[in-house]
Amino acid sequence: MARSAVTVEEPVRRRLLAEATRLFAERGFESTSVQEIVAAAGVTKGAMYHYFGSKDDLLHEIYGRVLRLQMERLTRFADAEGPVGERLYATAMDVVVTTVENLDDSKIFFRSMHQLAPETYKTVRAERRRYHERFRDLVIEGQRAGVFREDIPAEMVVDFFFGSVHHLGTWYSPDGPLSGQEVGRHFADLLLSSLGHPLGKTVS
Amino acid sequence: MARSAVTVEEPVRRRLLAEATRLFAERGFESTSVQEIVAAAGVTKGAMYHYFGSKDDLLHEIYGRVLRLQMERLTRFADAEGPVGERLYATAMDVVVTTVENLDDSKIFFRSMHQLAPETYKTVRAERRRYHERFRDLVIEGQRAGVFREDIPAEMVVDFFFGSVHHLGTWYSPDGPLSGQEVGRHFADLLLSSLGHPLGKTVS
DNA sequence: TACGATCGACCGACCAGTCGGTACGCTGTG
DNA sequence: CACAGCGTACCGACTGGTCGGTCGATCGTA
Repeated sequence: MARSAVTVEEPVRRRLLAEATRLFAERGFESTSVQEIVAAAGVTKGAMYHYFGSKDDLLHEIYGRVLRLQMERLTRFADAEGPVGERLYATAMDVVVTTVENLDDSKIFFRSMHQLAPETYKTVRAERRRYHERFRDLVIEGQRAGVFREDIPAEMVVDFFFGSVHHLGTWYSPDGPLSGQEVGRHFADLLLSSLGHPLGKTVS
Repeated sequence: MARSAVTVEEPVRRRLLAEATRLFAERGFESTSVQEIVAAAGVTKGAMYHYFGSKDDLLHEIYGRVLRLQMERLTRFADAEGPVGERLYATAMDVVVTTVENLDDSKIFFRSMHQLAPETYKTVRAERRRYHERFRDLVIEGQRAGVFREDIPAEMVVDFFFGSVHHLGTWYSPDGPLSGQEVGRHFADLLLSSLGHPLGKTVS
């Protein structure tokens, strides 16, 4: 009995993070008050400021979680074995799938990033940049190998693709007809074929 | 003298709209106070609430301006003469160029749209939807004509492309090395070649 | 085993400040 | 005189954040 009370109940800190994520994604960072967050988590402001330094800190924690997850998955797929075309295909698809699986995080990320304190903002941007660079290196590798077209800067291809991924939060719905896998496959097809790679399987 | 005072000086209403646009793009809608807007425009709150019903109304006016402009340009390019491939290429390029030319509007649009009052929000979404549909019809036309690949839903191609366009506000800078025309050409290339059309000029 | 000391977790009342919005007055022009 | 075009003064609601205090668990000691 005592054991179940301790282990089963979700800890307050985790609940605060979860509710904050939901509310930020729903109404935006600035439109969500600390009062609403603590009410949704079933605690008071005292509890929140016990676990987090500020409202900004809460947002920062959410970002940290997203960045760590994405970076870990990216490196795993990018550093795998096999031809660069297949690796980029798998990576692109995984990015879409994980984005769709954590759609709230994604919405918050691109909608409220600029609300962070300047210093925190720079840190997040820097981490995001490293992420993009790892992805870009894959594109460059394919260009050097002669399997991707070289007349468009890799940097721009990356911005082009991640724009689409980021936009997912605007239109994709888990209740819709498409699964994350399906969208991922289509997106990866579009990316590869825009790079002139046969894996994009254009019929032509 | 009296004439110049009337005709040369930029009218208050226009100044309010311009400053609001700048500030919303810079700090976001919720983080910009009415006080800051009127101060930047060199007037007081009385003036602002004389011309606009509310802060939301101000945002709505900005949206109306953007939507009218984009819709007008889209129809002009989409309804032109010539093969569908060339028309889509020109349309896509124009979308990028106008987005880059009004980058502040674009930033506001995708970052603060959800802050609108529910009813206004629906109106804006509906207009945006009509815009997407017109673009999608171009893709479908090309698919029926057999010049675009048909194994990816046109709807998704549109979301894919406009995601990239929307994302421009995040990374593009007018002070950077690339002109709007150049970005537009690259984006149009990527779009057309992802559709398997020769205008995407993949070297292969 | 008993019991005071100490700890983290959390509550709830409260603060100074800011927000969007309003009421009303003045002023120049037709 | 009438009325558009503003400025001034102010309101009530709400904000993020603080602070003193409570309560149960744990630990050192006898």
